[in-house]
Amino acid sequence: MVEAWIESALGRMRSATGRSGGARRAVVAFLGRQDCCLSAQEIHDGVRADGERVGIASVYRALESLDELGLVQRVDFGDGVARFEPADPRGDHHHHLVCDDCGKVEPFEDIALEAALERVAGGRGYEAAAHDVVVRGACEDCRAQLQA
Amino acid sequence: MVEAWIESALGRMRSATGRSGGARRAVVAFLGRQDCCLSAQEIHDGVRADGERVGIASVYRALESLDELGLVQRVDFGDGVARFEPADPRGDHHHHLVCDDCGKVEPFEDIALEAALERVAGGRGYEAAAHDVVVRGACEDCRAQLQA
DNA sequence: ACGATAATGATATCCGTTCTCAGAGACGTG
DNA sequence: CACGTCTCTGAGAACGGATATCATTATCGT
Ligand SMILES: [Zn+2]
Ligand SMILES: [Zn+2]
Ligand SMILES: [Zn+2]
Ligand SMILES: [Zn+2]
Repeated sequence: MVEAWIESALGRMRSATGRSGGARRAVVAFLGRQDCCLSAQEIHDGVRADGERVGIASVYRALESLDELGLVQRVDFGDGVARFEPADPRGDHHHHLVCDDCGKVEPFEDIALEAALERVAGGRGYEAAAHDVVVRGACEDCRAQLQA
Repeated sequence: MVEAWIESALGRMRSATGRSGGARRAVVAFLGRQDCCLSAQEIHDGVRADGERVGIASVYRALESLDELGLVQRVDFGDGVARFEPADPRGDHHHHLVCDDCGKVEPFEDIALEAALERVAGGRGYEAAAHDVVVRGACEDCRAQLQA
């Protein structure tokens, strides 16, 4: 299914403009192997670690295109750094718990949360609305460490 | 109750450092009259519209202190601009619906949403965790306009 | 009023992101 | 394969919100 996302992303980007390019391919190939969010900087580093010489501007451009096509999910933790993760076109997604202390990021899914958000959006006339959810606090490990 | 927040904020800021200053007072006085979020720039403009000569740096400093004391809620819509609104120390709060089209911001409250978030955080060991929620989409007005 | 020290404001700096533009690369055609 | 066209690419400049710096001002206990 990693392969499926990569194939789908490459195909849809090509049909969007009729062209393909090395930078896009490199970003897609790297992102397809990730399952949670990374910053543009981290993606740039990862792509270069794969041996590709890609400019940071092209990373941002690729991410922008992928976002417009719904192939990538933009995530914002409020720290001034945008993060990106591959998105399931069917709408399956997760949200994030972030430890204020150690910075650890944990994904989670919750059906009741999704239902509540859908009900709120629909009730206000915002059909098919997107949503961002971030839960912040001290994780179990950090709390245990503080007590010791 | 607007007065109550202003009084409480001024008192707690003073006891935090033993000093009071004009810039802080001006920011608190202005913020106390708001009921939803504004950017630091907008707060700066509002304070100056009140006739106070306050530097933007002092606005950021006041907001930082207020945030640390839990007197202000930081809100992030992912557009690279932090917003701030007065926060109820008892924990009462709302979240936001943002129209992607016209930029309108509507606050909302939802008990089921809060319950779901609390359950998720508790289940993962994140006690007393904070959370950010933003719902984005086209508002009713904008959808109607697009059809016409 | 005085001295110690925190607060203030103008400005410089930082840093993530976007813009610019010349050159390289991809694709259709012959 | 050679050519022309048009997109993509990458280096660096530009941008903008937020933060740091530092000389000056204001506050408060004495
Ligand atoms: Zn994730
Ligand atoms: Zn969701
Ligand atoms: Zn609000
Ligand atoms: Zn809430």
